[in-house]
Amino acid sequence: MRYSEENDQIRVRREKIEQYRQAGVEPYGGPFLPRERAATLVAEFSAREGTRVRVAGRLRALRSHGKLSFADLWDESGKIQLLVGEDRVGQAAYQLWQMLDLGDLIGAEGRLMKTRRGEVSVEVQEFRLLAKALRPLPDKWAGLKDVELRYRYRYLDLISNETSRRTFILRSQIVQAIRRFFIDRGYLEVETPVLHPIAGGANARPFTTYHNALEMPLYLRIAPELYLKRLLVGGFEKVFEIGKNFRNEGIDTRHNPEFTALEAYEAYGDARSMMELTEEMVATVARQVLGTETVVYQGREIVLTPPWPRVTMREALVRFGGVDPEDVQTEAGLVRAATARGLQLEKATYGEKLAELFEQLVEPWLIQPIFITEYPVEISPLAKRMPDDPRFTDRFEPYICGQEIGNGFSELNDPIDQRERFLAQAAARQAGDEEAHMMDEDFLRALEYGMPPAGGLGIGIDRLVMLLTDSPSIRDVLLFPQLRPDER
RNA sequence: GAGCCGAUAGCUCAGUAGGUAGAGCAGCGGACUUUUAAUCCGCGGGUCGAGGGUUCGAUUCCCUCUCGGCUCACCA
Repeated sequence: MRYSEENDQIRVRREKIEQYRQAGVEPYGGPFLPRERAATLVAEFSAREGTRVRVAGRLRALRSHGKLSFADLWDESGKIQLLVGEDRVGQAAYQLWQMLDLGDLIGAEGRLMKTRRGEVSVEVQEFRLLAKALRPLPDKWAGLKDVELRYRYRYLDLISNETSRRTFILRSQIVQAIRRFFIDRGYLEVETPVLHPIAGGANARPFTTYHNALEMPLYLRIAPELYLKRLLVGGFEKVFEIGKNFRNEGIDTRHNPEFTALEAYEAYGDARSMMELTEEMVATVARQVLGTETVVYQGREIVLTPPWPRVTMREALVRFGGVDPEDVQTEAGLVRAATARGLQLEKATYGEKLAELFEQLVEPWLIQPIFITEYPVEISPLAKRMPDDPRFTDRFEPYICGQEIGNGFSELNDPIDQRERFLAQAAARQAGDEEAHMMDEDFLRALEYGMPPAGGLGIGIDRLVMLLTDSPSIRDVLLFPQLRPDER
């Protein structure tokens, strides 16, 4: 798996470094500015033909014909061919040229021309070694297929696999489009702490760390929610944050211990205004980045165009799970429905059982975008209750391809109810639920000054990127996914 | 955390019914002034993931471990 430290190819390249230095050539030279992009020169050939151009990049292919050589030079934009002749650069320089290896980074200057076969090329007059590559690159044509190597040595993946390169370029464009979407709507982008004295805002186990000077333990945030809502108290009316959350949980195709989340809050809004924002945002981002609101994910066509249907969790159980409308209203009914399907409900209360049955029976069917609404209060400790039924909260989760891609609700701004919710969470914690929320007196104090009614939204950026780039694993959209160190 | 699958040259892979392994590309030497995965001739390169066991002999069979993938459980 690991490159051996001493193989023949590395040895030869090390020796060449010495030879270059003896010839007065610095093998790690530079700078090399100004320079032009390969793809631009190819695209603008007719206007640039015959002019002197400078390019820099990595040698990916060499075709030597004795005293004339061709090479493919790749930069971020793409490829351009170099034509290097002994008669054009001189004997001494040509000898140095012949010492170059695949993977070396070089700069070249010369006349832009077309070869007999019609390939746009730089007829090199001067070239400079900018960085000698000691290790051989993955095979140009077979590429780098081993997924472990692709994750562990992402730079090689980016060199070798165009689809990987494209995914991460798209990811950048997606995040940029999201940012623009919110800023265009008058949202203020903010940054709140990652180091939390109390880890709040989500049900999750945190990572712990320690601050030496303060002599106190700190948590890496599991969500920015409680800080963002303090900003609503402070008078900012529309805020959003894009940043990393950290959850001390398992790793699989949909989870990485650190992941990127978007959270947005709108004062005087509610769950409905946030649902509209969500569907509009996702469709807009897709349109701007991919040029379409219809995407294909793992062979299935997904139409992101708003509006997305809104179905309560109970309705969804009836409609998608085939559960009797009477049964979804009571705990006994839920148990009956589960038993009839050979399922067992392990949770304690009506609300928890409802969510449990929903996950088992309904989630896999939610392929096209849909909002599931009215979540049980037990599992929604920061959401406002439905005015007509205190068992439920005015909360929603957008589902696409059977996956939750986010979470939003009318924010609970009643400090007395919020304190009771925290107390219930504290009791669950006491009973051994390590993911239950911690009591946050400082946050309650903020609510006691008055927080405007508000809608809040959280979106898992990585999962959205997976959807928009047709990536089956979260690791495909993380440049450096979490791996165990390679001790082999 | 559990189950299943995988790890052979720098890369991509084949193979050994147990007798220490091959190909293509890459590399090295040579020929070659318009190639496009250039071509032609020749040549090296592997502790077959690690450790232990069985065996005259293990890359191959057995056990343990490491790393990775997938599925499940938990979660976004």
